[in-house]
Amino acid sequence: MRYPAGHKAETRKAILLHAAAGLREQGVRGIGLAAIMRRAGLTHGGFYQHFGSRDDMVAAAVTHMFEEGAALLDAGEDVPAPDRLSRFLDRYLSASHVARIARGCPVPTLASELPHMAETARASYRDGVAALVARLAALLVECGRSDPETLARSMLSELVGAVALARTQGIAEAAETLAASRRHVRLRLGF
Amino acid sequence: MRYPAGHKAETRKAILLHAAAGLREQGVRGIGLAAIMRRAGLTHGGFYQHFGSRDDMVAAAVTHMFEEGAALLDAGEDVPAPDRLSRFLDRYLSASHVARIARGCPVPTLASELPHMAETARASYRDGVAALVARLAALLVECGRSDPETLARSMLSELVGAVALARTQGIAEAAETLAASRRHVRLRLGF
DNA sequence: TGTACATCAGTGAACGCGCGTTCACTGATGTAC
DNA sequence: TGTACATCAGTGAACGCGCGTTCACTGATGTAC
Repeated sequence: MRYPAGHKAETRKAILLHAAAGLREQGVRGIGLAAIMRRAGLTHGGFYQHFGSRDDMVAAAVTHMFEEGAALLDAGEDVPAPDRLSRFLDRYLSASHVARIARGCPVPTLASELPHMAETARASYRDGVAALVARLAALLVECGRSDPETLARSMLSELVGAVALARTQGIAEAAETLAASRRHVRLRLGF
Repeated sequence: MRYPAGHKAETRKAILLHAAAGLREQGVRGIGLAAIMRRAGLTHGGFYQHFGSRDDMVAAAVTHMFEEGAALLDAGEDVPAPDRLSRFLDRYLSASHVARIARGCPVPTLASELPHMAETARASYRDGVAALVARLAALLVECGRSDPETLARSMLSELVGAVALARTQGIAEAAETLAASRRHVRLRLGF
């Protein structure tokens, strides 16, 4: 073959990576296949060698986004649970997370577009959110909380809402939104 | 004239009403001018008698959505503040609000589409959110809270996140998301 | 070793479609005389 | 009172454009003999 073994799999991964960034940056309906392929250094015609349809690629890209996020949350497993949770909250509710939408958590980024997406992508997203809730709840158990799942759901709602809101605001107001949630989430946890 | 006085103004309002519903129901990029005009019982050609562009109409529709919501929050001004707040929270975090997206609060519905919208619509949205924060903070002052604005921002983030998340989930999981936030928002307020 | 053929990831033109926008037209009514 | 014309909200065909998808083709390499 004229391409080394594994070349096609790498190309597919590159498309997926650039799709994950592009879909978050410009919205699921705001970027086309041609633009995504161009980001990956390819032309649009080759797309269907790798995916059955645009919807298939969106679903795979959503799964990829959640996997990236989960890896970040799991990092540093030797650190005590409260410290890991605290670091996660600070990062999630940071101006940097708000600004770097292309690499940020897919939950606030895609939440309000999801009801209009294809069922395959919705399933990827639901699985990702369920796994995220489970991870947060497990961390809260390690922190000694008795109501981990309810608290995890409530906290995730606040995190997601704060980041989504901050992205709609100017820099100064976004900072207030983030600071307010940082403070109140910490209060709730006794941090 | 062949139409009664005020007819044109009424038509404009009808377009705006159906646009406000359609944009929320199908997404800002998910519904076209022709479909909105059809909802209003008109054909698409007449649109530019009423609006300079699609973006102008979206901005006007966003303003309209927030005005509807503000009217709902202000209703029942004779009721004591804690009761009004409590009722607002129950309605906001209800399965009915999650289901009736076309008439619901624009904040969770449009949050993640907003970064991709035209500046006019973004300005309408930012004004609406600022007014909503101010209204909530005023209610919290009436409830005797000392940190009204920070708490209002944090609570709004949680409300918005919970509704946005619930809309991405199945009925059973959405119910858990809503119940978790109802419980924890109440805990925070001492209700 | 050299030649003919097979493979297949990627290319780019072409398709049908729906979009936002434009524009010549319709037709019911008000006004001028 | 009757006729000709002006008004203007709304109609529907047409435009240029970008989209997702299809498909005949390219060209570098591997294989057959």
